[in-house]
Amino acid sequence: MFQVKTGSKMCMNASCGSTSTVEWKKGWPLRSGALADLCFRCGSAYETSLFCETFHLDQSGWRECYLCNKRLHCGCIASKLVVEFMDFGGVGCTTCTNCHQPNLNNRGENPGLFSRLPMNRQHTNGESGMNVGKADLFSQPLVQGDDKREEFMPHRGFSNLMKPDNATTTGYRHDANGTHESSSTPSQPPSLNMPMAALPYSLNFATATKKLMDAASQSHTVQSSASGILQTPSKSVLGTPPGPGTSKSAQARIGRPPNEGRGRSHLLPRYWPKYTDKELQQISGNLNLNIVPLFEKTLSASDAGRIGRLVLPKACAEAYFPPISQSEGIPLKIQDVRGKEWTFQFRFWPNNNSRMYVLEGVTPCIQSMMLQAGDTVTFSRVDPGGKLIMGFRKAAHTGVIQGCGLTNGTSNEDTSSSGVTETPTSINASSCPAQTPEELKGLPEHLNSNHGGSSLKKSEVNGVKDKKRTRTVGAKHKRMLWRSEEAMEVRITWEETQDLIRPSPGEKPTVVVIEEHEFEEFNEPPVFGKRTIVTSRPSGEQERWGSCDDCSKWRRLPVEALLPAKWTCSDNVWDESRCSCSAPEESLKELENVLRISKEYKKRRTGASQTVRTEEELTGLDALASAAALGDTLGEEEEPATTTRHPRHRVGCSCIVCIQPPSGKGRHNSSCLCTVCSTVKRRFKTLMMRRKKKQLEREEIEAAAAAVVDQENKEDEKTGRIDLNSDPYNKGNVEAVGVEEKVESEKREAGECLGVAQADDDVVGVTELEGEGEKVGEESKGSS
DNA sequence: CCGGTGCATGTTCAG
DNA sequence: TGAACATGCACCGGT
Repeated sequence: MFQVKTGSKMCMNASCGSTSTVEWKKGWPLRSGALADLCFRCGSAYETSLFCETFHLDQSGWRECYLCNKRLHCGCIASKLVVEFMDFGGVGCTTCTNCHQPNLNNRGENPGLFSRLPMNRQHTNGESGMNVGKADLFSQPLVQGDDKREEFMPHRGFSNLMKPDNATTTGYRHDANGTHESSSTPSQPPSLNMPMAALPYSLNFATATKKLMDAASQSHTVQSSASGILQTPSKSVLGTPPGPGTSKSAQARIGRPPNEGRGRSHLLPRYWPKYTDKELQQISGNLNLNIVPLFEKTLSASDAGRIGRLVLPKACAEAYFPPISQSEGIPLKIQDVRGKEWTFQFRFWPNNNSRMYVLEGVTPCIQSMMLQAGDTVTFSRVDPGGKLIMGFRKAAHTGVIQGCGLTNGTSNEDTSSSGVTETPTSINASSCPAQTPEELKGLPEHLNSNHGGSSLKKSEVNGVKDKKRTRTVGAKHKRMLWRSEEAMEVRITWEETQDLIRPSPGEKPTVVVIEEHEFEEFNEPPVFGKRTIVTSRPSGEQERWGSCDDCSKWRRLPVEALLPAKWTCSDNVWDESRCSCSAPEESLKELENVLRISKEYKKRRTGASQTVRTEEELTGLDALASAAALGDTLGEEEEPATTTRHPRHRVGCSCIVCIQPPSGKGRHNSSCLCTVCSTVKRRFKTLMMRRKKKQLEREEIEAAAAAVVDQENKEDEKTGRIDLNSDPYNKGNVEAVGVEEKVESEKREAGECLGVAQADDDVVGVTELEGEGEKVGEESKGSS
């Protein structure tokens, strides 16, 4: 029944990739008696020139149903010129690939038979072929009266290679799980008043039939005009679920049930692709191609996580992606919005007698789109060609939509420009201040509230209560938080590293702009610079120190100096008196701090404290993070040391806290009267006074409590004690103010004496130090 | 030991 | 109540 051709044909099934070495077999029984070529490997039918005649099409575009011989036409002008029906193998009653409208008369009696849309089929130019999964070749539902069935069956003769995966489940393309009905009980061909069978990929026909019937029973009147698919469905069309179609303006993001695909109305509204009318107009206007929105999915934490698995809605996967019979699935090529083609593994897992479909290996793609949980990926198809396009829409905080191969986002104000698109979430976001993605990344809570709100709004729009999504996003916070922390560490390390990298000597950069970011390109690989140490003098002035590679002496450098990896005293162009190794080192006193910092740095770097993050590390990290967030240059390798104690302050801060050595313990003599020491002493004195006062207060309260007879008063007093214990500021505002005033006056005195106008810093320092202490305490509590 | 893979289980939602 | 889906987790192979 078939002949083998070893030919030079290329299998156009994107997932097959077989080229000239593949053997082609005549195997697909066509009405004319000719056999289409089948890829020996994947079973895809090669599109032959016989195709048109095989279909018995007349040149007007009319065709006859393979089974009932009724004439069918979708009404599309183009389809009169070229054969553009999505099925092949000799059955009608489907949808025009050009206009995606169903047959005008919906007179098909046998929807779905053999109907599979080749993903990249291009009838008009013949560049692509049929994309028919082998399972489908053998498991198409047997329809009553289909006398071609026997003609079809011999394809089993491909035996080992073309053997159906589940021979026992003839009529069913999937597994033997039994979850899908077998077509061994032939379905009575439904007559549905909706587009059917134009199933790009599909179908478990029997299941589809059932669901289509279900859908039909929902009295969905589907728009079947000859207008393009991108035309907005009438409100009434979408009216079934309260939401998408009923939303307000043409600007609103409307969820549209895909105009094709198995039981499109059966897909949950949350998966309906949502575009504004203007977006759709823009898409259709900007491209000569037909963009067919298929479905979309909001990324869950696991979708966006590092596992790289994107869970696909079952119905969507089965409706729009190639059928797979093996759990391993098939590689599936999808183009992203930038035109880059990705290959994902489209596969499934058996799950509770069902299947769970996933796209594997999506992490690079997700990352390249900078997507995170809560964002939405959209799947569309380009026709003709059937190429799958993966777009995305950021969650409310960005409101950017991209997809369909272009930046098709349209502002809700300005639809002519790409940009922020009005989304249900962005509508909702009006109550939320605009936040950059960076902010949100770093602040999961924001995302929480934001997204929580957004999902609610979206749910409203969809008419679906989507608590699950909200919960999911909430649940992922831990993970996201953790990841952001991790990312922060990575970033810091990276930035530190960046700062150590120096251009190769003599190299001049070529500046290139990539995505609005300027990059310096060098022909020679970078070299690592020399680590230096930055210190602050009591006056607040900063200086950098570097050690000579020859004599190891430390030399004072300008703070902006960047040393090459190999640096010696002779390279010290900043200090002529110390540009030789024979020159003496700086005074021991000044070097002491440098050496100590260097030592501490090494200690940290060697991971001596890796097991437990000490306060210093935490604050150091915080300082870096803070600095990074504030846009500080992070290159000061030792800046964490100089500001370690006081992360909120920036480099150069001369407040009492920042100018202290990181250890916090003085190297100053106890009799020292410098600013630091005097302030520390003063603060200590104040602290002791406050403590004493609190103690007195507590005693008074206890005494009073004992004296009070009334039980209620007693309890009140108890509460008071508890409050005082837990938050000494809570009740003692008056006292605290008093203390503060006292401190202020003392400071004024000190400032006058010392001539240092740092009272403000001091106040901040005191406050923040205490705050810091609490914070560290909390953190350590949390970590424990 | 770590990361990937495959499956199991818990939760949510729709019929 | 069952299907769908999100995610946890055990197992396994590679380093």
